[in-house]
Amino acid sequence: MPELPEVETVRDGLARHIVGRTVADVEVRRDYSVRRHEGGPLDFAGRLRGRRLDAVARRGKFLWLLLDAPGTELPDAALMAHLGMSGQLLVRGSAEDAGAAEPHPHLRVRLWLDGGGALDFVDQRTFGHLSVVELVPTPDGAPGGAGSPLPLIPEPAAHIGRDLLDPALDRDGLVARIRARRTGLKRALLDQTLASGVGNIYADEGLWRARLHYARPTETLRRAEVERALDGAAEVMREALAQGGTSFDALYVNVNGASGYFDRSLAVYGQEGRPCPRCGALVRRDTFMNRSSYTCPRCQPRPRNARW
DNA sequence: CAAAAACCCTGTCGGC
DNA sequence: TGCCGACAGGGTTTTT
Repeated sequence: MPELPEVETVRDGLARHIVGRTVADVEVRRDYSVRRHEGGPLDFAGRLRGRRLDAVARRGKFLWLLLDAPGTELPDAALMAHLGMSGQLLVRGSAEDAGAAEPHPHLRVRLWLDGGGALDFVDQRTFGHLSVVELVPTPDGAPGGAGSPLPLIPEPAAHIGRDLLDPALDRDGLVARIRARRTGLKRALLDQTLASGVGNIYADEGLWRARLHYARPTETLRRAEVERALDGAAEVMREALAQGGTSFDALYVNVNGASGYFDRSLAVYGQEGRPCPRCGALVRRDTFMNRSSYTCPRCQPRPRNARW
């Protein structure tokens, strides 16, 4: 379940391992994994063949690789990736390494690289996707995201907000926008157009740290409470990042195939029935719309005016 | 326009 | 053994 820290771990790994490499050939093994790409899988492959991968950038959970654009000053296109729930980008050092005889059963797209080796997109549940997209300028003129040398962002990701770890994030503006909403606090945290990168895991952990219930109506929150929720989520994500990302079921592995281990530090997420590390009350799980929310009933009392 | 619900997709697991 | 529903869940599309 890659959220911001996991995607950043992948970004960093790719930046160190494949920047400067050129795409020799593209193998789309599952058409569905190439989405949001006008022209379909064949066009996708055509736009990548012969291109050099010049930088790896990220905003929230969106990841993109800048493609060189011979004859022009600036890149105008990128290979964009969203890992969804189970997507992985794995660097293969050689054909043998890639399992030439029997590739991974969930290998969806393979980019063969000049000089040997490949970049594999493996995705069991196929919520993730790849596409080659146009780059557009950022409205504020700041870099598009982590690892981005340029004030450009992929067009399909232009609508999402900067993430909580982005130095160019307008924190005061974000707090104001959240308080102007009429919804539940967790819904606002998960709304990628406000701020990106927070998923179900870090929302629950951040709210626990902030001692706030997920169903607190946003319009009744004090500024300081919204700040606390944002700080909580940002803090957990920074810690997860320092440890290489969260992993629950070995679906998620980083660029080299190593699992993260931050899950051992989770206070409430997935901890139903276990004691709250702070007060000992038993963690409860609520479901809403096919999604789980974990809270400590004592540290995070449900408000009377719960929203959603 | 905002908010909420529906839908996409595959694999695992527990209950019967 | 095998069938079925629940669950994992972010983003896009559709509905309210």
